[in-house]
Amino acid sequence: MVTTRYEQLLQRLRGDGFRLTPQRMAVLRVLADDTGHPTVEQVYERVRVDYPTTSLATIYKTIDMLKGIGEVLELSVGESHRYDGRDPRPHPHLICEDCGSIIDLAIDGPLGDPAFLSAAATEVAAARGYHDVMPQLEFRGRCAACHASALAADRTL
Amino acid sequence: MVTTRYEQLLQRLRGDGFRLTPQRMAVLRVLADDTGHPTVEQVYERVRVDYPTTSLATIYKTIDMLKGIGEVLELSVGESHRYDGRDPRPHPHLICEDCGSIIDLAIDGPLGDPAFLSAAATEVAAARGYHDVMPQLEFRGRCAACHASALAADRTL
DNA sequence: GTGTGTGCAAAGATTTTGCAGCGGT
DNA sequence: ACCGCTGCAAAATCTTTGCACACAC
Repeated sequence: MVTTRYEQLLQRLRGDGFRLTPQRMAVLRVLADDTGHPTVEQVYERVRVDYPTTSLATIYKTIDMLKGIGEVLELSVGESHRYDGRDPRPHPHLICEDCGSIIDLAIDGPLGDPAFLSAAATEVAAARGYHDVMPQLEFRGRCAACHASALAADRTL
Repeated sequence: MVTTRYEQLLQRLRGDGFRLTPQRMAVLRVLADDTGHPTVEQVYERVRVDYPTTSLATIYKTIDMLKGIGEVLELSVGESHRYDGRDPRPHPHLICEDCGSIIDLAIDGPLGDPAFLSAAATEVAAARGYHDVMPQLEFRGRCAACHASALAADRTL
């Protein structure tokens, strides 16, 4: 039986005693479906398609709640915050710091193995007395398109 | 011959044709010395001890410049940005998301080896056509002190 | 002397908060 | 019916920007 990520989130919230309002469910649907690592503003816009009265504050509150229970990852690119609600397990990201695009990486070797990273996190946590430690691996640079336009801009100067 | 990080930064800026104003040098000194991963505000306060007329905007501009040339790492903890100017090479950080403390980690195995992480970054960059890709490995959790006070707060409820 | 960097103050962007009323359980 | 959640608008942050002047080169 296949359980979608959306259903998984619904169950988690029900189990933890959170109320399932239409606004919340809409936010869950966006975060569960969107592979593009949306900003708060983007989630807001998509939720408003179905629920036009929803406020930005509600989006913030809902995402904060999901972050708090570990179902959504927050990534920072420059000044903007981006969210990954599709896979809460540790996986590497490839980030373009110019255009802000984020790609979920599947790479070979130990770095691509969630178990390996989690083991390292557990070890570090034990050694330092930390709790609930999650590993986060990011590769930050400039995508092909942004690199090309940066070069073009240079020539113009 | 021992070259301090501060002198290293001075040379880099001179070589790249940046002007060495007293304000800039003060910012460099703070970033080169401070092991505590300061915020912009903290850099500001420390610079103002010696140069009381320095403005916040100048701190922002200087740090942006240093980020741009890869001599300072930016880390996000919650809403606040923190800076590491002591070692621009990729090294793992242990972050407490409650109190915002950041520890530079020296760990065993491939994850603690800058060369290994850099090699992975180079590989990813080649595979995806990205440029100037830097790896960033973080372990995010809750330090012993914050964990203890979170438990205490729970009991109070 | 030239042009970059600085300081100030204002604007812009992002996120949080207070509170009255609605609605999920 | 209760209490958590929502929506609105205002407030609090945080960061950037425009411009005139200063000073590093």
